[in-house]
Amino acid sequence: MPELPEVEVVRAGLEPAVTGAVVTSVHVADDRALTRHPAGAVDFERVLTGRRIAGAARRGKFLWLPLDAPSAGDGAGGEALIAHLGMSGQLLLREPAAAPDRHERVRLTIEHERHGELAVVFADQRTFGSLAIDRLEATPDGAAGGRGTRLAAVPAQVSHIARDPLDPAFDDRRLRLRLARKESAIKRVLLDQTVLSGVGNIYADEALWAARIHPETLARTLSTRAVNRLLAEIRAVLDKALAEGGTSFDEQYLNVNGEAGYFAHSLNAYGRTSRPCPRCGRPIVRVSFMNRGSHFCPHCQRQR
DNA sequence: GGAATAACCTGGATGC
DNA sequence: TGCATCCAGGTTATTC
Repeated sequence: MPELPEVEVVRAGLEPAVTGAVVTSVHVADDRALTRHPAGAVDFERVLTGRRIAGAARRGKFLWLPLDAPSAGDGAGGEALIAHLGMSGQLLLREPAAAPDRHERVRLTIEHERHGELAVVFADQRTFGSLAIDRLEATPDGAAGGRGTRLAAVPAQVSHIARDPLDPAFDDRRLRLRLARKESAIKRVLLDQTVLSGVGNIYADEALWAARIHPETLARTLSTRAVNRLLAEIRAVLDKALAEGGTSFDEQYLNVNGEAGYFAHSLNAYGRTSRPCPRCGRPIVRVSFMNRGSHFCPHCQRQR
């Protein structure tokens, strides 16, 4: 399931291949991959074809490729190709003549002056992911929009997404203030991308386990020390997962070269139902929470 | 306005 | 073997 580390691995893989490249053709095989682009496939193909890609940026789980203004001078500009991988989306680099990937939804052909011609394939089994062309908006704090860009701008569809905890402009104090006002369970808050971004079900369970916090603890009841510990553990688990190439289950997540990450072997709580807690040896339990599984150690993570 | 919930979607696993 | 059901979960619209 692509969360921050997986999306960052994809971004870093795309960056050298696409920066400076020109989109020479676009083929949309499945309109469902454009749910974030209401103008439809014909418009998507028309707007994107001929544009030069300026880089690869990311905030939380959102990825975008800023586009240079079109040379035709039609007035458009300050746009980006945005991508959200959903649960099973993949962005893959392929040879131009490569056969279509399984669940391939969109294929861009790009021409790079050093790398030559390449295909960028968007494949997605569960079709929760989506691509779109969107305009860039200035960031309210004037800082760079996210990892991989110096521009103080983000796509409009990403503007409501909070910065992620690995972003140098992330405001720890602001997070503490928001948590202090939240009546919801801390896990629900961690999954709210408008509070902090990039954390999904896997890393929420892992960070809460590491910080010894029960997932249903009310956010406002956490002490400053507990919030600081949780934030440190969130950063640690994201950093470690990033270093190990992300978490892959059933090939739902692969990097741009189609390779799996290794962090699934380092999980302490997520997906370890009934197996011993690595800290105390008692069994990890799984409960249904927010229509998804929540894994924790009832001994180490006691509800207060 | 904040919080909670349902719906979207596909394919693998499981049970019968 | 074949069919039905369950499960996985990020985002967003809807409801309370």
